[in-house]
Order: sequence, then structure tokens, then C-alpha cells
Amino acid sequence: MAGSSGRRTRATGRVTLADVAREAGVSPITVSRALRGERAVAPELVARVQAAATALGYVPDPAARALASARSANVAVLIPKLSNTVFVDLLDAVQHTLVPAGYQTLIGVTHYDAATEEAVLRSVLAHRPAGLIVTGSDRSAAAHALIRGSGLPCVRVMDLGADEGGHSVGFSQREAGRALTQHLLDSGRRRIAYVAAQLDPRTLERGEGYRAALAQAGLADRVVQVSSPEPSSMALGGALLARVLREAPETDAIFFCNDDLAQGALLAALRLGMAVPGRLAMAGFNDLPGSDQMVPPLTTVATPRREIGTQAAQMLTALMRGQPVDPPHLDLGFEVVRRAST
Amino acid sequence: MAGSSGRRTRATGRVTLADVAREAGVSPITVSRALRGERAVAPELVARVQAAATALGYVPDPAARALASARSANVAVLIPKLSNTVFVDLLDAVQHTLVPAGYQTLIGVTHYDAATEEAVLRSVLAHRPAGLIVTGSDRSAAAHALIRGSGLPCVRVMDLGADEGGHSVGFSQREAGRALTQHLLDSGRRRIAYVAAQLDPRTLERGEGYRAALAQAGLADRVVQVSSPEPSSMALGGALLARVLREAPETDAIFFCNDDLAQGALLAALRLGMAVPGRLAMAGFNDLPGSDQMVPPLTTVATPRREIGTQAAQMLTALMRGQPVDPPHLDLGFEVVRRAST
DNA sequence: CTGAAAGCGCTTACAG
DNA sequence: CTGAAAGCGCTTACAG
Repeated sequence: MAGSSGRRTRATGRVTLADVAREAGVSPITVSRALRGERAVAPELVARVQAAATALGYVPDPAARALASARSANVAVLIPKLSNTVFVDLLDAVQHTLVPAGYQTLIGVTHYDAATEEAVLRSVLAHRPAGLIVTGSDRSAAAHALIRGSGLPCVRVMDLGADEGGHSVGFSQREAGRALTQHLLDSGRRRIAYVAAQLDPRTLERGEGYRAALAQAGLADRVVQVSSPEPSSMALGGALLARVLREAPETDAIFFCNDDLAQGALLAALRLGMAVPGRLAMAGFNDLPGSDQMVPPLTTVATPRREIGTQAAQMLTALMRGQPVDPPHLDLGFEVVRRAST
Repeated sequence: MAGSSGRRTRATGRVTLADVAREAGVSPITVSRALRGERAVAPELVARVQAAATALGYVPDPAARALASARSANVAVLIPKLSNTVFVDLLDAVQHTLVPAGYQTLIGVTHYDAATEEAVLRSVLAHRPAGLIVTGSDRSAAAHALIRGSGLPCVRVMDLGADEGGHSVGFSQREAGRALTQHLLDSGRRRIAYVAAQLDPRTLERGEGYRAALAQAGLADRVVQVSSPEPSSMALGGALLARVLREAPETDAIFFCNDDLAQGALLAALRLGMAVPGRLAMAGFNDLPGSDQMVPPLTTVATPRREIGTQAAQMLTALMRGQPVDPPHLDLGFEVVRRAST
């Protein structure tokens, strides 16, 4: 404690736990316990400690805390892309509930790529997060092993994946694809095409739902699928519309795997003077911004990505605190939004 | 080093620097120096250390590093909103250059609110970031003080703000607003309205540019500005178009402060059967996804937000390494993109 | 160019 | 319910 000038010091000038302890007249460990809300500290002391901490403007050092406790206040969130509104919404909602709970979010962008996901996982795990939120249930064995091996609580989002065990929050992509197709069938369409870009697992699941609906309607032989490996965009939607018209001209309805494709196709139809839904019905997925403004407004499936983010963050918070979580799998559903394009 | 059972141990099972040192047959400090690329280590030892680190799968502990060095590998990025493509693009670009350089990004969302920015700044500063990227130059005195007081390198993005000192990467919002207005004047328009939402500083600067252009053309008395405090959206664009038509029916061109407003207005015009650009020219700002797909395609200003993110990250990296940065202010410019809507 | 010692600011594990 | 000691895994500052 002697501040003699001969002492080797690296003090950072920060207010530390020791300062608060001195101010409150207790030991540092009592300050630590009081501030973390551990019971087993006399209420009177807690008050004194908190007053001292406030008076000194004490802010705990996350690095010291992480080093000593072997766990940080970081949560890693892995999403495929930042250019997709769906994942940004998810992320935004996650932040909204995690930040007030005292956590910081580390973002990992996987670009829909298994190898990238592994690399991101490795780099993010080095930061010793306290928990993980990952998109989807489909990943490489190595990525799987990294997650399991970390021993960290992990919540998967966007699909259901109850059979994978663990914890998840999402909705049935397959069922949503089926429901939208059913809506098209119900409105009298019989030649329905499924148009997809960016063939990630969820897009494929929606396609399964589409095929299931057709099969159930006895139209299994009418399946028409057109897809592109390119990332989803409005321009691509227009191009894929042209392809459908060329390859399957009798098509009377198109189910686009994402709203941006459908929006692009809608505008392309407008340019071509093609009547929607008269000649061709169009529907999208996700209810993105602008879909309700299209001409005509776009029928789509509203997906609860914000709610998924919120619930996943709450679930993860509970897991990180060692609290029991039940049920471990949350199905938040979806909603077919009928607008004038179908 | 004795692993006797009586010893109190909290070992985490991680591979540590000491393990690598033992494997390489050198002291821990030499490993530390070799791995950080400090010169003053014999090349032969560096090779041996790196081999040992790879063999053991050593991953440095960021918490220990941060605690010992009083600086973390975190960079805090403050943006107004995650629902605005412009900032997400910026963030994405920042991540793309910062992550490979070994940094982690902490995101702070300020919601265009001074008090929120302060709170976010405080919380993010507690994590001892090594540097800061903040949006714009306009902030509360308290926020300013927090940044200065932290002593951290900080790069401002999106506008120029050279007179504020420090470092910045962006473009002149005012000049961009002026240039777009000039384009409308050049195409013969004389009754040009400026329509804005979400009145943040950059929107106001664009408005200044608009007024400057009109003034220069001797049309200072023709200034028509319509704005809403609501967040920018396509639906709002349609509503604001209606307001302009009601309040200033002779208007022959509209400059929208953001493309989503313009897109919404374009579609509203389509529904109304109003000829664009015949009856009314429309232009936006930012060249957002879909603007090139509109009917007609939207004239706008392409803004270099990705490039801003990349350059800002590089500038900050240099600052964090104590390298000199010159020039301290980067003007990345903008481009008026002429399409059929004007 | 290399290393032994001390310390960063917390929490864990053990005692009382 | 409270505390003295040790330790988390690194880097700094000092020596040689």
C-alpha cells in the first residue's frame, strides 16, 4: 500500500474495487459480492458499498472480471449476412434485450459458408463469450464440435430443429412454405412455381413445404422450381421471373423464397405490362419493408424475427445464469399476409 | 509448477503462454514477444515459438491481454440505427477490415438521440475499447467530453467535420445536396421541393445544399421544404408526396432526403397515375437497393458508405498502433446517378 | 536479444 | 456473513 516512489507501478488511474473498499471501509471481496448482488452480504454493507461505488464513479473492469471468473459478459451472435434485413432485425432485437442485461454482443458474419462459420466460431470463442446465438441448425461437424466443445450455452434461431436437442427459437420454415402454397391453391391457382435464390437450409425447407402442399393437392407432377445461387435481390427477381415465363409459360402463380425477389418481379411485371394477379399471382416471404407499398401490394409470410431475437436473448440469459429453461424449443409461428398480388 | 493435489488451482484447461514456452523451450515473455511480432526476438526463436503455438493450438486470452496491457482488441462503433441500410453497410465494411486485423467490434445504437448516445458511450467505454468510430460530428457536450476524456483514438464517419479537428472519413452532405439540386435545375426544373424525414444533422446539411443551389440560381424564394419527424420509410414517402401536392401543387420536382421516401413516392405516383418525370421529377439519396429497379428507375446520389467504413477502419487501425495518419480528414465524395425519374 | 519478477483488477476457494 | 490469500493469463518495466 506504500506509494513510495521506488515502487514499480502500472496503475491505470482507474477507480478500482480496492478504492471502493477503502471508501466503504470493507474488504475488496465484500465489495465484489455486494456489487454482484450475491446474497450473503449484510444489507447495510451493500448500501454502504453501493454509495461508495457511486461516489467514486466505479466501473468494473470487464477484462479483470473475465480473467478471474473465466467468463466474459460477451455473447457471440452468428448470422449469415448483414445485407439481409431479416438478420439485422434479429440482431437488433437481440441487442435490445442483451445490452440492458449487461452483455455485449460480438457479431460474426458467416456468409452462408460452412468454412467461414468455423473460422468465425473459432475467433469468437477465443473471446470467451458467455453464450452463443447461432442461425439455423445446419452446420458442419467441425462447427458443431466447436460449439459442443466450448461447453457454452447456445441458442439456435430461425428454424425449429427440436430433434437436434439443445435450445432453439424459431418457426417451421417448412410449414410456412406449405401454408403460403396452400393459400395460392385456395385462391384457385394450379400451376405454381417456387423461385429461390441463395439456397440456404431455410430456403430449401420452404421449398419442401411447397412440394408437400402440391403433393397433398394431387399436383406433385406440377412442381416447378427455379433457383439461382446468386444472392437474393430485386434485380435477380426480375431475371428469375423472365426465366419462369420462358421455361414454364403456363405458370399462374409464383412463390418467391424472399420478398426482395418478389418485389423485383412485381416491378418487372409492371414494366412488361403483365397483369398481377390477373395473369400471374405473386407471393413472397418475410414481409420486408416496402412489400405493403408495392403495386399491387405483395402477399407474403410475416416472420417473427424480432420476437425470435428477443426470446432467444431471454432464453440465453437464463441459460447463462444457470436457470432452467422450459420449454427448450420455442415455436413462434408465422402469418400469411394476404394482399392484392394473389 | 508442482501439480500436487494439495495445491489450490483454478486452471481453466486452456493452453496458455506458459505451455507454449515450455514446448518451445523459452521463457513466457519471449513467447509473448514473438507472437506479437515484436522485433528484438531472434528469428530462429520466433519460428520455434510459432511452431509450438500451432502444435498446441494456442489462442491468446483477450481478457488477460487486456488486463495486462490496459487495452483491449475491441473497437466500439456507434451508429444511429440498425434499420437504416446505410449504417448497416458501413458497419459491414468496418467489420470486414477490423476483424482480420484482430479486432472485435462492439456495436452501439444511439437511435438519433443525444442522451442515448451518452449512455451507450459510457457503457461501451467500460469495456475499454482500443478505439472508437462514431457517426457524424454533431453530439452533446457530455458525449464529446466522454470521448476526449477517454483519450482513445476516434474516427468520425459520414460527414466531413474537418473544423472539429480529430479524424474523419466521409463526404460533404451539403455539397451532395447541392449537386443533386443542381442536376434538377439543369434538367429545367424550377419548382423544386426538399422532402425530409428523421431530421438528423446530415439530412439538415443536405437541405442546406438544396437551399444554396436554389439561391445561386436566383430561386431563393422558391424554397419549399416538407418534413416529418417520423423515421424514414416508403409509406411515409407516399404520405409526404401527398402533402407536397396539397401544399405546393405547382411543384415540378422533389428531392427526397433518402431513397426509401423516394421509392414510396414513386410507387404512390404509379397508383395515382401521375407521370414521372413528366408531371413531376423525383430524386432520392443514397442509392439504396431497389432504386435502380423502380418504375421509372430512381435518380439519386450514390454514397460511398462501404468505402467510408473501410477507410475509417484502416485509419483507426493506424491510430491504435500509434502510426501517423495523414491526411486526418478523408473526403470520399459522392456521385449523382441519373436515371429515368428526372 | 532474453528473462525473472511484479502487477493489471478482479473472483475463487478456503477459513472462520 | 466477512476476509486474507492466491490465482486467472497475460504484459510492463527493469536488468543483463
